[in-house]
Amino acid sequence: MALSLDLKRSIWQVVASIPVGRVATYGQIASMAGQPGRARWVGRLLSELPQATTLPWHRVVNASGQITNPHALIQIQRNASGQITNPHALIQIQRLALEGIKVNNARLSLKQHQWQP
DNA sequence: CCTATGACCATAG
DNA sequence: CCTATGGCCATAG
Repeated sequence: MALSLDLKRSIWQVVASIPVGRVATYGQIASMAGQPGRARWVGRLLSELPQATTLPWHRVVNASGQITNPHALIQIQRNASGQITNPHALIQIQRLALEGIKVNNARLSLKQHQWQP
């Protein structure tokens, strides 16, 4: 079944409504958008977001509370002068930290932070 | 049509 | 905690 723009919009809407300081899982978002079983598709949709998006994609993790966004897992690299070579390193972890969510080894506590409407 | 590939998930050991 | 397994489902070739 081809996926319409409407279905994409319903996913985006749910992601946009995750409160600050809370997180949601891929499967949770799919279900809340009325599309249970499409967790993988949620991940792909987020991977296609423009870099300048205002959508809080950093509040989405997998069912184990782990960050699986490869861009967020890039290690910080520095040149000989000590300057960061890769500005995109650890974006997701940094944004979550700003919202008061601790991440250790790419893992956070769903028990404490999962969004439960 | 078939296979391969994911920012996934639940379960079993 | 970890790995392995089978299922999931849209897309790409």
